[in-house]
Amino acid sequence: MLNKSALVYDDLKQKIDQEVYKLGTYLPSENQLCALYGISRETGRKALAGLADNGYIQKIRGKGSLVIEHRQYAFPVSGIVSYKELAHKLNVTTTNIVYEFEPQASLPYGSFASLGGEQTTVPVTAIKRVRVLNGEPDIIDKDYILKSVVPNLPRRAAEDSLYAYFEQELGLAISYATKEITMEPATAEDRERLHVDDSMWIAVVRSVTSLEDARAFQYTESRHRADKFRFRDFARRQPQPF
Amino acid sequence: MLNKSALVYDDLKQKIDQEVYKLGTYLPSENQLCALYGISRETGRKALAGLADNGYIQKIRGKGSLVIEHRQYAFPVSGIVSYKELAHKLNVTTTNIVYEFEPQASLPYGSFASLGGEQTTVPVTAIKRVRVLNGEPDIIDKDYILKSVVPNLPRRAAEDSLYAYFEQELGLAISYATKEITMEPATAEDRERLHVDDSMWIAVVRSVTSLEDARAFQYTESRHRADKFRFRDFARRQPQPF
DNA sequence: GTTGACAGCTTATCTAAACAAGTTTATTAT
DNA sequence: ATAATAAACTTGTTTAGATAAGCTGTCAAC
Repeated sequence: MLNKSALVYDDLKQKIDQEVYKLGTYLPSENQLCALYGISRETGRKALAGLADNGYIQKIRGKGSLVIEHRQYAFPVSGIVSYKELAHKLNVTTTNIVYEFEPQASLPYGSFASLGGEQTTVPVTAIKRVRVLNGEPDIIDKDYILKSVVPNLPRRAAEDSLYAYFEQELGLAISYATKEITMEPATAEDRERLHVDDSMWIAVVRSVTSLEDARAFQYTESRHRADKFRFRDFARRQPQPF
Repeated sequence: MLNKSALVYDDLKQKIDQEVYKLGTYLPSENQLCALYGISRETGRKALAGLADNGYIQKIRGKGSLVIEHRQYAFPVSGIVSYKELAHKLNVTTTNIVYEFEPQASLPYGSFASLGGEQTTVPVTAIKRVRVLNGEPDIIDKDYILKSVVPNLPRRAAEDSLYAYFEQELGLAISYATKEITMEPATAEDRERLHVDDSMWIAVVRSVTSLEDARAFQYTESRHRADKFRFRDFARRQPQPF
């Protein structure tokens, strides 16, 4: 069960998505939210802060919480959202082909904590998958999952959804990820699996995912056909010190 | 002048960067922060929430605020940070060549508010610049600034820093931006200005920047040589409803 | 008509306090 | 020695209240 501010957040978000609160209009004032939901002002403010963080509203002092244009995250890179969740959200038919599954692989430790120096390796389960969107192979996903966290990863978890398996079956609490996007020329593996020629570039998303207790447990390399790649983001400006 | 929680945030961030609080160690507890800074617990918690949002710490219930690896934002795409701020932060020598400056241009209104339909245009100041890093032209920036917000934009502002001009000279409060990254083949203009051949792809970052009162006022198209492009991000997982 | 002061709304910040829940350490009972 | 218990820490959530500051309309004075 979620807490009150999260419940209010979800309710307001849903009402914004369903245009109960339309673009360009103001949400009920903070005092009205207190009355509406039977909560204190600070609880409501936390819900509003979340909406502002995620680009749903802009808070304007003296006026209220203005509903602004919220761009749906585009497929398939965004925050930490699993492929299956996104496919569901965007109503796209997808397939998921596991073409390599190695339960006894190893990876340099530096991939997880780039502290350099130590050249030791860690045991991982290695998975390679091709994501097929509307009949076309668009993405190669290479996942390496620490065996110290997930000792026996069943192949069916890779064929369905890794995140669902981690969270729902193992009860792991996935918390945050660092991510880097670069562009690289296509490799032989890219050309074979994504059916492109060597003039195509590849958008490479490398990420390290961590749990609630800050243990990094998954390293992912996601390789996208450049012509199908799209990334959307919402960012707020931080006050600059100097 | 900033508020108390922002001051505490800045102080803690600085101490993390300077390794007063080292990676893998815990910050002082919330109660200790109250005593250290003479603040209430909620005020300290706001500072900590900011650090957690930006990937400096991971809060672990029952234990404390753990300092985690914080990846410095890579040049040159990230949150809303101006080119000059980033160059300063990363200690890179850069040049900035304005090769087009048109104070009386116009842009389809849809570029700012993609509500479709209306085919009217809005008057803007149009600027095209090439960013030169270490002697090599790497980025083309095309900026379109609404004349209804900034009527007379001086050319020197484009040659120095648009953001510094907006914020420090005009007193505009820049608040948030939506951003989209795609990959596209190089155009003739790309090839000429960035000195690449037609096998090179271009990372295109299109963004709309808005003020504190939610007025969108700037549309930017930033075109990066694919081989020089790098984007880093930190994201927290949101609880998934379904 | 224009201006200025004001009241009544809004959000922003901060405080103090209470209780819940997870972690660690010390103590106690077996 | 071992195991269960309790105490003392930690963060998480919520409440109620105070003060500050921005926006808007009203109303009186000019």
